[in-house]
Amino acid sequence: MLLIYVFNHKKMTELERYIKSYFGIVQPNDMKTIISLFKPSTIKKGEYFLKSEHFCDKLSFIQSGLLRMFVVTDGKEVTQWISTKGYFVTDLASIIFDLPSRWTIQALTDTELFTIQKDDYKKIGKLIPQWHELEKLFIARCFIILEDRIFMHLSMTAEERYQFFFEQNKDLFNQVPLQYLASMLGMTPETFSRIRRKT
Amino acid sequence: MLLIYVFNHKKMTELERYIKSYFGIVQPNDMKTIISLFKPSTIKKGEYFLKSEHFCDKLSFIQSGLLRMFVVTDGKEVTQWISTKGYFVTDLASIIFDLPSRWTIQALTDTELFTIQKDDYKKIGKLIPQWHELEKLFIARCFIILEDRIFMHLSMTAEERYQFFFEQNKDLFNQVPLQYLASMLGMTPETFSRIRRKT
DNA sequence: CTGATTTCTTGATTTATATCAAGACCCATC
DNA sequence: GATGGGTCTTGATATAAATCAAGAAATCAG
Repeated sequence: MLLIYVFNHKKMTELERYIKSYFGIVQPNDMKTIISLFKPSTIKKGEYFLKSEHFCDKLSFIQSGLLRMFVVTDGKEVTQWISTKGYFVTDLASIIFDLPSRWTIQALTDTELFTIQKDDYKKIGKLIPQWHELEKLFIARCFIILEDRIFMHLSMTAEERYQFFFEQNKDLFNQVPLQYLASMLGMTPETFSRIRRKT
Repeated sequence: MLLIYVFNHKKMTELERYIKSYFGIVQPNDMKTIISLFKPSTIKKGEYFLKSEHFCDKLSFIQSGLLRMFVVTDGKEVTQWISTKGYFVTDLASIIFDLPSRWTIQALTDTELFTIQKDDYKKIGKLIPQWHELEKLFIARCFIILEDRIFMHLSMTAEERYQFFFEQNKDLFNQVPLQYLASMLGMTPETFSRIRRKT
C-alpha cells in the first residue's frame, strides 16, 4: 500500500510539472485542487479511449504510452494525431460543446492515464477563477500549432512534411506503426516508405 | 455630425450582434464597455493590416470588406485564409504571446474595421471577469474548425476540397481573385480552374 | 473609351503521389 | 524454430496535380 502511494505520488508530480509548463504558475493550493480531480487509470493496447459519435465525458493526461486519434472514411482510417507522454487527450468539440465526438481514440500501447471527468473538469473554472484564462492560453497555443500544420499542407511536398515532422519527432518513428505516421502526414504508407529509404 | 453618429451607432450594433453570436450573452453594461474599446477605421484596397515579422498590436472586427492572410515562401504567396464581414482578425500568436507575426494581412477591397488596441484588449479580461471564459470558448471553436480543415487535407482530393468549400462559401467566388482561393485550398490556379469548369 | 495590367483558361508535358500486387521482414506464440 | 498475423518494402502502373507557355477575358487607370 505504501509502495502504491509513493508510486502514485511520484507520477502525480509529473502531471503537476506538465500542468505548470502548459498553464504557467498556479497557486500551490489551486494545484492541489486540480490534481486531486485527476484519477489514475490504465488502458490496454488496442482498447478504445473514445469512439466516434459517442460523447466524450473526460479529459486525460498521458503518463506513459501512446494514443492514436483517427476517423474512418470510405472504409479507410485517417489518422489525425498520435499523442504521447505529456499530452492531454479529449475531443474538445465533445467535452466543451456537448457534440458527438468526431474521432476515435485508441491505445497503441498499454497506457497510463490521469483522467478528469467532465463534471469535475467543468468545476475547475469555478474553483479557480484564474483557470479560464490559463486554459484560454493553452487552447490558443494548440490553435497556433494547427495553423502551422495547415500551412505545411498548403506549401510543402510529402517529402518536406516528412522531413519536418521527423526532425521534431524522431522518437515516434520507432514506437508506432509507420503507416499511422504516413496517414497523419497526408500520404500513403508506400510513399512514406520510399521517402524513408531515400533519406 | 448627427449623421455620423447615427451611422456609427448602426454599425456598432452590428459588432454587438456578432459579439453576442460568437461569445454568447454578455451583460448590457459589459457589452457597452467592450464596444467602447473598439474604434472605427478603414483600410484601402492593397494596404496592409499587418506585415509578417512585425508585432501585431491590435485585433479588428471586419464591418465590411475583405482581408487576405498569407505567407511568402520561396517567392510564392501562400494564402492561408480570407476573412470577410463578421470576422475577427489578428495574429493570435503575436497578440497573445508577443511573438513576431507569421502572416501578412492585406486588404483585398476597401475595408471598414472596428479595432481594439492590444492594451485595451488585454484590459477586457480585467474589466469583465467572465471574458476569459467566453474567449476560451471562442478560440476553442476556432480550434475545432482548424481540426476539420486538417482532416480535409488528409482525406480529400483537390476536387473534393473545392466542392466542400464552394458549398459553404459560394459568395466568395465572385468577390476575390480565384487564385487566392486556389492557394488556400492547397492547389494551383490551373487546377482550380479546371475543376471549376467541370462542375 | 482605350490601352495596360492583372487574372483566368486551356493545352501539352512533367512530376509527384496513389494504387495494385507481391514478397520480405518482424516478432509474438505455440 | 516453425507458424501466422501484422507491417514494411519494392516494382509496375495509373492517376492527380504541378508546371510551362500562350492566349483570352476581365478589370483598372487615365
